[in-house]
Amino acid sequence: MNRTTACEVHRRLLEEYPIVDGQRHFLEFYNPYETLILTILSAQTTDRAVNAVRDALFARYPTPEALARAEPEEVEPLIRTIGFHRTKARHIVGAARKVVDEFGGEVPRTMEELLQLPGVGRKTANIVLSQAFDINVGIAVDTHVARLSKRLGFTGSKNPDIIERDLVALFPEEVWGDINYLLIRHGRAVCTAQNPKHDRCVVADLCRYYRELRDEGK
DNA sequence: ATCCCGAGGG
DNA sequence: CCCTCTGGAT
Repeated sequence: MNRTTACEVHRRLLEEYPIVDGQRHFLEFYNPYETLILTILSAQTTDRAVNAVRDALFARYPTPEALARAEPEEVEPLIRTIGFHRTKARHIVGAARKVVDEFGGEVPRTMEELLQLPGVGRKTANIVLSQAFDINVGIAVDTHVARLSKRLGFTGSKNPDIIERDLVALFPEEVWGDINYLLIRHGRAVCTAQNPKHDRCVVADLCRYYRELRDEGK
């Protein structure tokens, strides 16, 4: 895929899923603290499951200071339904404590600092930087981004590191955050893993996967 | 059965 | 490199 076509994909998806007030939030994030916690919780889980526990969690722990004072054992039952709840309870409490103790109660704004927080790896850090601060140091390749990148023809690889390299080379830096958001958004709604909805896809005519399906007479 | 915005530890 | 952590939706 060339840059011109990639740019057209970006334009059409942006029209389909408008970004209001610069908010690329498909979970209903409100601030850096909530973005950090919800992104940690989102690992290997659906946004629906995370949204289901969001209100109760932040009603009880509205700030990093409140969560830092909690014990993981008392946070666990609040997030029981999202999976990996024992590990994640430890992670978010540990992250809150580190934010309070070492970063003055503010969620850090650099990759290096974010990676020091428990439960935060490169993907989570990328997403927090992009969504909370509009700082785009790379492109977080989750399963949605990987699937759409392969189908549309942004990349030929299924290795996340190579996919990120291809995407970073294909798109100008100022739209990296957009691309992250838009591919995930489109992947959830239309370009699903099973039974993708080609008839509702605004980039079907640019899609390598769709073209191959038609060439095979399907 | 498979998948979901992975990270940490061996 | 591997394995474990975990529940809900489809």
